[in-house]
Order: sequence, then C-alpha cells, then structure tokens
Amino acid sequence: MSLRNALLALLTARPLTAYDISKQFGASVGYVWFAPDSQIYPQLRRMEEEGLVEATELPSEGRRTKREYRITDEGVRAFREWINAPASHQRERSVHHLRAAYLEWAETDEARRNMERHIAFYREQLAQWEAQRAALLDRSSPTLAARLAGSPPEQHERIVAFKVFTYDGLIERARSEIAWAERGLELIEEMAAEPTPAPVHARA
Amino acid sequence: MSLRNALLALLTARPLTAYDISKQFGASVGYVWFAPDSQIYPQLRRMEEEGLVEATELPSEGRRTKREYRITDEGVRAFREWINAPASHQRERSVHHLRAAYLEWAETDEARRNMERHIAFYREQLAQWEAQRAALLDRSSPTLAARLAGSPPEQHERIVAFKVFTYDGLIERARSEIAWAERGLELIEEMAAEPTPAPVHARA
DNA sequence: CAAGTCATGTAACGCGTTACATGATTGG
DNA sequence: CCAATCATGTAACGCGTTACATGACTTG
Repeated sequence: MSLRNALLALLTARPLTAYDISKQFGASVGYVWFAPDSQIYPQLRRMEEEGLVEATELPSEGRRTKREYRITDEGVRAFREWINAPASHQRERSVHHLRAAYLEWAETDEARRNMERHIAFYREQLAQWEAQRAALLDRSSPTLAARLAGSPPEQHERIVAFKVFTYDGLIERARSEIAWAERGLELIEEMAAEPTPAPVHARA
Repeated sequence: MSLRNALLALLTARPLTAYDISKQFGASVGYVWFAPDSQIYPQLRRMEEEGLVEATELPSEGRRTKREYRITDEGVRAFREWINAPASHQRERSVHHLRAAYLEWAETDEARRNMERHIAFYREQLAQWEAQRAALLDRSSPTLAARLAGSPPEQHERIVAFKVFTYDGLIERARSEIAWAERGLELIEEMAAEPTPAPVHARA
C-alpha cells in the first residue's frame, strides 16, 4: 500500500515517466522508500486503471515510446486520505536484532564481520541522508525545486521543514545503529570464545 | 526466512508445542520478531518436512493432541549457518518517515494525532523492552532459565550479555523514535496552517 | 565495438496480514 | 453459563525479491 503512496507523493511534485520515477527511487525518495523497477512499472499500470494517475504517450521517433504519468484529482484525494489516515504500527521484526540476540551461537569472526557490515551499511545510509538533508536546505534538489515551483510561496517553508525533519529522524537512526554495532564489536571481543555447543535436547 | 530462524532460535532453548511458541511470540521473542499463529503452525509443519524439527504427539485424553516440536541436529546446523551467514541489509522502507516527509499535505489535527500514536506505540514498546531487559538481568525469564539450564555454566554470561545488548539496541531505538515524534509535534504546531492545495498540474 | 543508459516490463516465489473455522475444557 | 484459554489450523490476497527479457541509442 505504501509503494502506491510513495508514487503518488512523487507525482504531486510533477509528471514523470516510470523510468524517471525508478531513477528517483534509486536516489532521493528511494532513501526513504525504496522499490525496484519490477514493482514500479506494474504498480503504475494498476494505478492508471484505478484512475489515480493518467498516462500520456510521448512518442520519440526510433526509441520506445515513453509514458508520462500525471497525478489525477482522484489521485490527490487518495494521497491526502492516506496522509490523514491513522498510522498503523506493526510489531517489531528486526533480523539484525534477532541475530544479535543469539550471537552466542556465532563464530567470533563471522559475528565481527556482520557487525562491521552493519556499521558500513549505516555509514553509507548516513552519508546519503545527510547529503539529502543538505540538498534540501540549500534547495539544490531538483524534485524539491519542481515541487516548490508548483506550490504557493507561503507554503515553501513548511514543505522544506517536514522533509528536513524526516531526514533528521533517519540520520538519528543511522547514528544509533552505528553506535549500537560499535558496542556490539566491543562485546564480541570481550566475550570471544567458542560458540555454544548444541543443546542436550537436540535429536539426530 | 527469518521466521524460520526465530523458531529455531526458540527451540534451541527447549522443546515446545506450536501453541507455546505462539504465546512466546506474543511476548519475549515476539518483542524482537513477531509472528501470528497463522504463520507459525504451517511454518513448523514445513520445517518438520525439511527435517529441521521433529514432532512428538503428546496425547491427553479429551483434549486435542498437542504436538511438541524439538530441534534436530540438522536444525541446529541450519540455525548456526544462518547466524554465521553474511547479514544482508535492505534499503530503507519506513512508512512513518514517508508520511512525515509529506506532512504539508495533512490536516494539522490528523498530523498531531499520528505523531501522538507514534509516541504511544514506542512508549509501549519501550516499556516491554525495558521489562524484558530487566527480566534477563535478574534471570526471571523462563525461556532464559530453560536455555541456561541446557548449556554449560561458563557460557551463561555470554548468553545473557548478547540478549541484553539486543534489547539495549531496541530501547535506544524506541527512545529516539519518541524524541523524533516529539520534535515532530512541536514542528506541526509551529507550521500549523491549511494543508497545501492540489498542484497545478493535476488533471481531473 | 563494447559498455552503459534509456525504456519497459514478465514470471516465480516466499513472506506477511487479515479474517475466519473448530471444538474442547476451565474458571469465575 | 459465559468468557477465556487450550490447541490447531485454512484461505485469500497483496507486497517484496530475484532473476530474466528485449531492443534501441549513445559515449568512450
């Protein structure tokens, strides 16, 4: 359900082709909600059938024709409905924490490598989120520019403020994941030993 | 793939029926990896076919027969393999951050209510994670007791340490979600205004 | 002339969610 | 006697992941 809203969100800024969108999912919005091509193309088709978006074929001789998607009034309505709907919270489901809880079963080397992977991943994310935040503040993001161009100037501050706030949250999350995994590395060293043996009750 | 490992993890402590497991998923492990009954029962059956677990029918006159699941050596192997395998990190996909990024589209009231929901949810999670952490430290968790009973005493410290570390991460996460949403509430008040109008490019 | 990027997908599969089904026993 | 708890599931549906397919044009 959220891919749909991520797509609508993007299209509220300006009309785009599925290809453009999929590039954006590889960057900007993709840093908040990622989706691969294989989800984007069919989802846009379905949204077209539902009347949330409209496509215009832009023929360009030789090349395959592009389809430019534009949000409809109904799409805007649906998007607004989603944003105002009560947010539902799912119960926790974190693979990394699950793994961490049973680290006594791991080889010290592999445990260390996995913590390092965790740190590397979030350092990467952190860099991108910080770059994105900076691009919002100095208005160098093209999506933001298009969005601001299509909305009244008295709204500009709010629009930017909420996006910066979003990235602030993600940046904080990245930092705390990094700090956590660094403590994890220390703990692994402290506890370095053979992994636990199989429990007595296991059966061959 | 992780439900399977969460189940194996639980069964390394002691044999359990699907019903017991599903209770645990509503509490202890469920605070790290949640799953409903409708996933647990069929998954255990599949794992039985794969030879990762073995079931013993415990007939009790009158009542429906319980099936007690016990991890097999192959199950232990599979679990160890998972814990040592390189952790794969998915790209970000956070509904709440997605929503936050487009809060200029929301009604102030609804935006506020959703932030309050976010805070309430994580306060609840925080309380449970803190309780869980305390239960580990004072050894009052029954699953932990069973696990420690089935493993050599020199391992006990490690076993507890990794679990405490896990909950520390979750507790930190909950705190930062709460702090973020509290800043969100302030921002919503500061920015209180009519939601943005529909963009000029939308089509009826 | 090869690699990359433009442009659009399909197909298969597993995971997760929600709702529903069934029936016995135990406790207030 | 009614609600909760014990005990086990099925069915339908949508979301997400991975891998693959196709073909033209552009840049080094």
